[in-house]
Amino acid sequence: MAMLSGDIPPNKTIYIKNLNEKVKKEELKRSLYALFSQYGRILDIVALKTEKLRGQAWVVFSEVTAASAAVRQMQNFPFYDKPMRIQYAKTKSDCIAKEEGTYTPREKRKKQEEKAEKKRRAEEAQRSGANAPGAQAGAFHGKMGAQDNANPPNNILFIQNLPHETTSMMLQILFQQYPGFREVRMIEAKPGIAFVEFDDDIQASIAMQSLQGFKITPQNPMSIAYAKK
DNA sequence: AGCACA
Repeated sequence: MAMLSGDIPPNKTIYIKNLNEKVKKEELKRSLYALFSQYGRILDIVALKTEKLRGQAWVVFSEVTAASAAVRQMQNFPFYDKPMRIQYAKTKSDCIAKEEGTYTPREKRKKQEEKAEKKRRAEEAQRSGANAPGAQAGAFHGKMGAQDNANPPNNILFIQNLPHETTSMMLQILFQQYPGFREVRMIEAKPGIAFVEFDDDIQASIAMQSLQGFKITPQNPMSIAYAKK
């Protein structure tokens, strides 16, 4: 019996195809990180723009369960106007093999790489965990008391502490997962902030709770408040 | 459609 997703056994790495080929590699990786870090810790994202490999990407999770959730829940998710097609990767990612100590370099590289790898490991240890939506509420405000001077609930959210590379498309991809999403507005002259509009305040508040503290990059937990009316 | 590790 053929399975729907192709008969590929579970893997910590997911293989995504039908990606929009116009998106630049760095933005693509950042958006994939933003979208998939909901499911678990991401160890690596590989995307190449070569003739053979454009339109595809590999997202490496630290746990198979995260990969499974991502395959199921993000199947056909509209990403830069194209539905993502997601499968498990056919082979183990190098970074997983390295973690397991079973990595054997393919022809070409040698000693110089090993040094680079040690550096990687050191960096890897620094990295924080998965984006657990809601779990890091207040990470930016520090104290819960910061809610005191919050604006009353309304249908427009005010987002702060975004990395400067954030695009409105990246935010759309994140926020459009929540019902009632209308649009993202960013201001050229003011990097790091954005407004996200929903149909009503209930829907806005659900998105706020879910994405509060969400990290587009590991260093930038976003801070979400109701906009001033 | 296409399974990589710059």
